[in-house]
Amino acid sequence: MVRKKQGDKENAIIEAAVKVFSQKSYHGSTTSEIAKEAGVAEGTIFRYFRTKKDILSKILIKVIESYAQTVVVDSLREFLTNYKDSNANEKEVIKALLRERLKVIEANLPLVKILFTEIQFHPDLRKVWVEKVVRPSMDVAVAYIEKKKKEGKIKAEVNAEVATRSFVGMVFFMVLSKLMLYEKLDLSLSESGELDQIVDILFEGIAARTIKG
Amino acid sequence: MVRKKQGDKENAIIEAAVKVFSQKSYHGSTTSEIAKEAGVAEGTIFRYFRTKKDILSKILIKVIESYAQTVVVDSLREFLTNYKDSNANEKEVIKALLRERLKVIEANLPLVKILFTEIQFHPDLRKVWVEKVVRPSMDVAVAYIEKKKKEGKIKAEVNAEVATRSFVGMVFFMVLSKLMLYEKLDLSLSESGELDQIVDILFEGIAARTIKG
Amino acid sequence: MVRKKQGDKENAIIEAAVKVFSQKSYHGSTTSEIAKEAGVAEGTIFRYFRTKKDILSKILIKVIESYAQTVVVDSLREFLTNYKDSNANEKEVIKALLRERLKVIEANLPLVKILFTEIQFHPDLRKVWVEKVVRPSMDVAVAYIEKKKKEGKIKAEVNAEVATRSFVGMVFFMVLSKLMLYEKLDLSLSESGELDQIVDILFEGIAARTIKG
Amino acid sequence: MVRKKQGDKENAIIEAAVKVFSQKSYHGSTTSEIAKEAGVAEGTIFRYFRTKKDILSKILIKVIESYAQTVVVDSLREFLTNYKDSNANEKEVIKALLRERLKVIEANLPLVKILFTEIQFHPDLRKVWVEKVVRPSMDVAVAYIEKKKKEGKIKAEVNAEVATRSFVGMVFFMVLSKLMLYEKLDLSLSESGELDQIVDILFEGIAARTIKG
DNA sequence: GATGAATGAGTGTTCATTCAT
DNA sequence: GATGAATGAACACTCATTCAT
Repeated sequence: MVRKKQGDKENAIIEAAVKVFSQKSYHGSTTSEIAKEAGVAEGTIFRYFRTKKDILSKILIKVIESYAQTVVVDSLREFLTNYKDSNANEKEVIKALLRERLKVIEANLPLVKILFTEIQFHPDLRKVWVEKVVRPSMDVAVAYIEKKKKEGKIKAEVNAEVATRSFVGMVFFMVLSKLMLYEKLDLSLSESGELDQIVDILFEGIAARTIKG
Repeated sequence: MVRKKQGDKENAIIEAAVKVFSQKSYHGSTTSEIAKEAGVAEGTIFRYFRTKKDILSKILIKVIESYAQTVVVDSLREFLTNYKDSNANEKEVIKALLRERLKVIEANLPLVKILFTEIQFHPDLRKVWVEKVVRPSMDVAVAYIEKKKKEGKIKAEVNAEVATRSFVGMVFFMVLSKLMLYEKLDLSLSESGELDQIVDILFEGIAARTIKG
Repeated sequence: MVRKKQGDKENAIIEAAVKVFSQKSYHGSTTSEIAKEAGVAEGTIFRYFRTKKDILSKILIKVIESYAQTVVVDSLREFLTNYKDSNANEKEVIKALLRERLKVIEANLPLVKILFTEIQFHPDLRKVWVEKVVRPSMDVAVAYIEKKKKEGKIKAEVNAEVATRSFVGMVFFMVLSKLMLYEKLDLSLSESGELDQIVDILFEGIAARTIKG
Repeated sequence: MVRKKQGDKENAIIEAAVKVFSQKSYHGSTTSEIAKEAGVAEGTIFRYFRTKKDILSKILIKVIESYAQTVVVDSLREFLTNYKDSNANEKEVIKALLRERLKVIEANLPLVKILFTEIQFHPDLRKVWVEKVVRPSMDVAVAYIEKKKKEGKIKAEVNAEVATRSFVGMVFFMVLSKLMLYEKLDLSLSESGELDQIVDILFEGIAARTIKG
């Protein structure tokens, strides 16, 4: 029922839809709920979006494009930049990268929830996500790891794809756990020590260094 | 459309619902679709389940109880049993455990998908899941890790909860990736080398052992 | 609001739709009006008809098929049969034919109204009408007239198609006038003297026979 | 989408509405379609017409008044005028009259279509049509025929009303057939030989003059 | 017990009409 | 005057649920 300042109806609807979709899922939400939440009449929604599905698509395309930009293009640059600070080692680079990335995720938690839920049920949107974000990200990550393997910083026997997916899984699940267990993300992930611990595990594992090596 | 043998209607409905829910989400599915898939009349559904929601609840309660049994109770026993084969080291125990666990997951992929999707939107079911599975599992895992820390097999500085969640995250995401990227899980996860690699990363990390140690 | 005996819901809906469509036109009618008129719930309509348009199509296809049978096939037979009563002259045959045809039209006036109104706006239905009724009827009529021309009963200079259309137009317009002017067709067309007069005009015209011949 | 010259908005809207109504029927048309067709904003329509129905009313009232003038008043004068060319016989007068009338109809085919369609569903408009056009026209026609009967030019037994309606029906149906069968009226009716044939049938009928008379 | 026809509240969507600019 | 964004009642259609058979 929040009155938005004029001209921004489309945004108000998008924001309302993000909120409602993330709470009730796409199919569990009603255009009338979205309208109420956006503070507009139900008919107004259809001046901005042809169908309900169109709202979802526009939301997800937006996220995907924003991710495609920040994750793929920008993180590449970041890698290279940090590289120049050559005394920062790989772990520190990854930690910094992760911290920054989690800030974005934290700021858009409902969007992330919608993304991971709805992508399962809308193959058209999943396709875009995979092509624009998953594959390019994986390429960047794999290239990075391969380079580090050549530099002797990462074990030669590590499979770059598996390592990448493991890392993303750790992070993703951390976010998911907090999201589902604590309902609200009171403890800021990006500032939690957990983040550092995850990267430590990724790099050094949990096993004690026995004298066996 | 599958005709079930007499008396098994409830099961036929459950199986049909699992299939349909996993493909279209709970709210995206229709009781008429479920009936058709189960080979029963729509009305029949409501002789076995008071409401549509009740089908979902019964499905998830079943999964949860099965998991509560196998994961929490049985895996504890397994830990202790393997323990006796004392020449099997920790990594091997975990790998065996994981392999066995993934077999179960693979056999119930649609159920897992429903679980992780719907639990977000049904707080009542989420509560049961967390209390019956998540917390007890975490307790077992943490206890195991703490013991191993005392035995000097796992680094003292490792946080048991974080390590557990990291591991679950790696595995969960592996499953998820295959599920979403390749649509069908042709490559058996439980037999893939990826599984071993994940456990290796968990225990030893990806970083090359420099002479720093 | 008329309660129909069980099993006949589809017919009740068709009848209700015929009534409502004929009073308000297809686009001016509401499925809820039709439901009310048929004495069923609105949802029931859609158990029998996929869409609102489907009701119209089924109605018109029914009329068209019934006309195709009675007008085209049966009237041909009637022509030939009456022919055998060879002392009945052409005018009497046509009058009898027309009288019988008008009875059918009178019994289905709302249907006729729907037919002539909606066929203008639904090209798919118009196509069926023209192909199944208009063209075959015209063929029969033209063949009849041509034969009569050869027999010296009809003027050689008469164009068969024009004559047919003129006759149909006279009759059609008579029906239309009564329909629109008197709202209800209290005076039975099929029994009115007007019918005979029309056929007289068709055959002998209105001009007085001057001695010019 | 046609931009109209300033000041002519009302006419632009009327013309657009005539086009759209004739293609989709009154209830099947949208004010937004009319606005687009007229090249004005949707709101503008409602500066010139209180309601959508008001557009239809104004269109039909216009037609009706124009017909009332041309058909009733002017054709009467024409009859009398032609009368003076006393060597033109009745058939020639009617043919000339019809030719001229059909030119008007051809130039306003969409209007005619709207008139005959919508008049069925709008009793208020039908009333005006009948009172201003149908009845007065009928009166003129009947008076003419009665006079011709007295002059011995038309058979005494002809019913003037029936004859008039028959004639109008022939013409009306000729127009309708072309309209519906050939979609576009490529062949000009007013110049087609069909017109003469119709008048010939009206006056002399189709029956061959046997020696029986 | 099993059925599936029937229901009607509820859904996404349309559209004539209003009104601030 | 003209606009077109905004409205919300009304629409065609869906679906979980009931119940007579």
